[in-house]
Amino acid sequence: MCADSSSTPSTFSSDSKFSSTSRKAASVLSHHPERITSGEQARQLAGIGRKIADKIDEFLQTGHLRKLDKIRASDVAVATAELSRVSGIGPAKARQLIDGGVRTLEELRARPELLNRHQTLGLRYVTEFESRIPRQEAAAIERHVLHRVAELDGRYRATVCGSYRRGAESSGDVDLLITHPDYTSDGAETGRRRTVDGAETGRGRSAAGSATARGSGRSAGGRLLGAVVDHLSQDGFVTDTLSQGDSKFMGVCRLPGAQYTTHRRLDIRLVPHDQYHCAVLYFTGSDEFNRQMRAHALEQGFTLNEYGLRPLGTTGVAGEPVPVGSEREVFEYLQYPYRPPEQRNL
DNA sequence: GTGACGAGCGCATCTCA
DNA sequence: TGAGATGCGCC
DNA sequence: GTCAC
Repeated sequence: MCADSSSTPSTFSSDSKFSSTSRKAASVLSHHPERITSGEQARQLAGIGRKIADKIDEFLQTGHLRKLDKIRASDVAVATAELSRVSGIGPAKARQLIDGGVRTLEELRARPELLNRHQTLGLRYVTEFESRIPRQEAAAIERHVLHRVAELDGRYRATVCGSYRRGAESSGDVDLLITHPDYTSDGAETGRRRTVDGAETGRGRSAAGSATARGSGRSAGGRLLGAVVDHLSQDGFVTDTLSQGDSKFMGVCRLPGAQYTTHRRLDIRLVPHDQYHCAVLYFTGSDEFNRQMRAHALEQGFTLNEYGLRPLGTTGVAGEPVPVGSEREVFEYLQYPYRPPEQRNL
């Protein structure tokens, strides 16, 4: 994992228990319906222990936290936060840069040789990526993309998910899900696509990349996704690629027309046809809505994830995925009152 | 006091045999 | 050169 | 760090 988080007492170590525990505590607190007036009160909540409760009391009494002040004052933390604005730079790369004497974006621009492709683009577009996408522009992107995909092959199905689908007035990026009847999870004919369910696989790394990289050819998924990306690049809409494999493209786009001056983050995922509705549900979110719906699924004896809805046997082992013909059907199977995307902002 | 736990996956890139 | 490890982004 | 044991 993190090379040596022990040697240098880092303020942010991404994988420490501290971060996830704090995240859990923060999540619990932020979802608590009532105002917290004492550490003792917060202590009653799941995930809040003595230390966090003490900090709540300190903040309530003094209006700030000594430890937080210290962290904010630390140069390394400031530099890490600054460098992490760049997409593709995380805690490890930031530390490496700081160790090499680079602490600001200005200094980073002077050392382009230190960055890989993703990071180079992240630096180029750092300000543009930080600006929100107004709903009107996201809608224009949606129209453009759906039109272009349809003219490429009318059998594609595509949906813009994320906060845009939930009706948000602005979005951070555009998340497009696409599917095609020729691409299914059983991988018949298309060649090697294991039936993914994400439940019992650990951190399984497959050799997905090698099939694409080799000259011989792309998988069915690679071709279907590649065709869409190529088509969207033809007219200049897709301007850059951060990464692209057989099933996921991450890149940059900008609509034609003088009124659109800002480059936007665009993700395109190719999803197996039989998993499409569960994927759309999942990628529409919100995070909290997904958690609640999954919890409800468990109570109903199902397991729900982006790959499908599966019944749980008496032993707790997941069975075969239930065929799902629409997002609404997932709700119905679970006897969960249907909520349109605009009402999933939890 | 001790051990389990924290999401998990796709892609790019590094590391090492 | 290829398998595995690591870093990163992301509901 | 927090929780269940």
